[in-house]
Amino acid sequence: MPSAGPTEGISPTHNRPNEKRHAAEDMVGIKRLAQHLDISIGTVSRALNGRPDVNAETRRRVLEAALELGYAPNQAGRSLRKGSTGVVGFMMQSGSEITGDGDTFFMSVFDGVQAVFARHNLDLVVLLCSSREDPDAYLRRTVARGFADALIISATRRNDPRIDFLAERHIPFIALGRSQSDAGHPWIDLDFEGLARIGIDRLVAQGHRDIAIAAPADDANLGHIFVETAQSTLAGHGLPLPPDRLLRSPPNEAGGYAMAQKIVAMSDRPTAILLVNETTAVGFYRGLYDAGLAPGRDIAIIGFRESPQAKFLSPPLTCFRLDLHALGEALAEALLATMPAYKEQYPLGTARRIWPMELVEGRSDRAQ
Amino acid sequence: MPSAGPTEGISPTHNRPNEKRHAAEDMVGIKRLAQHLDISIGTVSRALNGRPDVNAETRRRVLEAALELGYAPNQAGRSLRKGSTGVVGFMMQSGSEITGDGDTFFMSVFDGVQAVFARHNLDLVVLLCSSREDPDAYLRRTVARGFADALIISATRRNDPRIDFLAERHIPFIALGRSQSDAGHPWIDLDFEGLARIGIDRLVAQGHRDIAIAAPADDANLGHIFVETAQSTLAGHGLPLPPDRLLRSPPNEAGGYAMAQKIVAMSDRPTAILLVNETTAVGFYRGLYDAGLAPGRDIAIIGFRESPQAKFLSPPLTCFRLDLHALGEALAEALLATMPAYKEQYPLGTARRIWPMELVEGRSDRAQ
DNA sequence: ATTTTCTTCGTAAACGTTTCCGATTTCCTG
DNA sequence: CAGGAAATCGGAAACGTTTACGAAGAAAAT
Repeated sequence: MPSAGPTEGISPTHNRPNEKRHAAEDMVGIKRLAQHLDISIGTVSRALNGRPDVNAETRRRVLEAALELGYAPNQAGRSLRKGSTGVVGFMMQSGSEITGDGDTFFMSVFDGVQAVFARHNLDLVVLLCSSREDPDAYLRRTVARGFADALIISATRRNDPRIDFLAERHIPFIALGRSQSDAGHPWIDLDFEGLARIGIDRLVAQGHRDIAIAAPADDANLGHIFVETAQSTLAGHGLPLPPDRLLRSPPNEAGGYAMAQKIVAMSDRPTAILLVNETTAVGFYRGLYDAGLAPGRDIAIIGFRESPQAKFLSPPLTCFRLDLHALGEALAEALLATMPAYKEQYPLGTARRIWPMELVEGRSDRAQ
Repeated sequence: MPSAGPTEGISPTHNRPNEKRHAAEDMVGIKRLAQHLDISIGTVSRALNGRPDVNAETRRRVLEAALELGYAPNQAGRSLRKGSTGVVGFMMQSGSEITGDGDTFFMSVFDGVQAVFARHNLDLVVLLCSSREDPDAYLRRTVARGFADALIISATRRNDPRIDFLAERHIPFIALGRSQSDAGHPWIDLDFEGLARIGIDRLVAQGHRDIAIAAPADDANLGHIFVETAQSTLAGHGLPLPPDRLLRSPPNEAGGYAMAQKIVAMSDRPTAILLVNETTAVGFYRGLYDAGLAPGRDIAIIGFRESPQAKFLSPPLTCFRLDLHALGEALAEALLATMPAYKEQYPLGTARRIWPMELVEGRSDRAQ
């Protein structure tokens, strides 16, 4: 849109005698490597790519020289010719994350993904859509440019146009998070049903009859799943879920604080609460303390997820543990299974998995 | 709502059943766009790139058709020809971050960077070096492939080979964090001198005479700077820094907890502590509470940085605030100033900036 | 000894884009 | 109206890589 700088008028630096094309004139390409070895570039390429029709001794020399000269194939040339980039993009939005504590969450997932990709010379890059750009437009732009061979999308919304777009274009992709949009695509999602069921069951088993639940305020899909399961689980115990027991909050500390304030102000407080938003527990604790109430004693709390700070809350938070590294690995493998070049190695079919969680006992869900 | 579906009314009789080519056979390239408009591809390219020598009406038609067909220039072809990619990489390590709470820290910085890049059609991608790969090797590989035009490197070590490598190769880059390695390169770093000076001065002004400091345990450069400044500031007040008052910890909650335990066990405890590692405060608080001590009352605490949870600690943490969005913008602008294509627009010279922090008063550094 | 097969390598054509260089037309100037 | 400048466009050559194809020689088979 910023149609080219008009500084083109008179450029005094137009005739530089030793202007060597690009800034990186000393980049060593396959050409240099070939003439250094005095063989053709075709042979060099075949040697590097492990083609069978190249002499063993020649291959050895090529590999050695490549290492010595620090040669690595140019990304643009290679992917232009091959039609694939060897890059997989993980798309994230700047502001909203799947949970509040994006840091350790995504870092662990990334690490798992990379562990698998490393075996196939695939590279993972993170594509982050800025807060000023529409996620759908960002995705279309990225895809049209042919930047990556495949995509992992996160923060899936209940109705997510990205899914239809990618499926329509036959771009290999996998979603971290379910969606109403169903294109027969692979996805992996956290077990929010399990969370709701186990959490409610546990609180009921401890004698609670007035249980509140706290779900995200936005359009994320997990909210609906969580709420519905919690509701039906409560119903299974013959318990209702009155409207004022269903709280909504943004997935951060401030949201938790606000919720605590709301509960504190109630004339008849619930005796327990199940939080699905991450890091809300931190604010929730604080909100209780500020009102002179104590988590665990005055109101039982089960939170999500076992974050680094969970065990440093007072009392330690009872919450759910996820193996995020393994989740990343599963994500990568399921994605590879949809990519033509790797299908045979990962004959898995399209994955639709619910990723399990494990309850970690703290002391926030029972009186001390 | 993918704008304008694939209503290919134009060339319906293109039935090539077994024309395979690439997976994305229906990608619309400049060629298709050109023959759809019945003009040459050269003209289409010039029109899209804002070249002056193209008729206004022609340009309008081209832009319209490009939008309609969802055309976006192929990344590989474009960067192969231009010798530049339009992509800037932000390199991060999987495990170690500049601070413990990488999430909100980097997300804010990214958003600032992107705000500037968006004005120049530059894209930011995050390159994360997995925990299994050597950062220096990863960088070399990435550079050799010509993946990005410029780089932002973070988590700079005290002695960082990446800096010499990039400078030697004339790759435009900027470092987030100082280093002993000086290649006359641009960098921006947080004001750890200011943090040490203001923190110590404040604690001394409140009457403390026995002040401990807590620095990171790793090779990060900030540790040295922080420790030296703290030491000299203390000396300026005529106060020593005995070896047992200099604590080291990993930058996370557990590290803070361990430090608290160590301090609690001391026969003569310091009366105040200045923490430079992020999120250590959370664990530190907990460590004190577990020993029956209260932050602020029994030991004064000044922490770093004003993270989302800082104000939800009890008592709220006195700490330092950073404008990370602006830091990202500064980072981007300083980087652009080193890139040949943007030099004239950002005539800044090579930046070496210390990014200021502002003290936020909590109640953790004085008795209630 | 002749043919066949196998091994190894060089040649050249793509991939999609930008941009230099002319060619053609239009417009202005004298 | 001649002539030149300006406007507008098409043609074609790159960019670095992979790979189909074929050539040349060596080895094997007849």
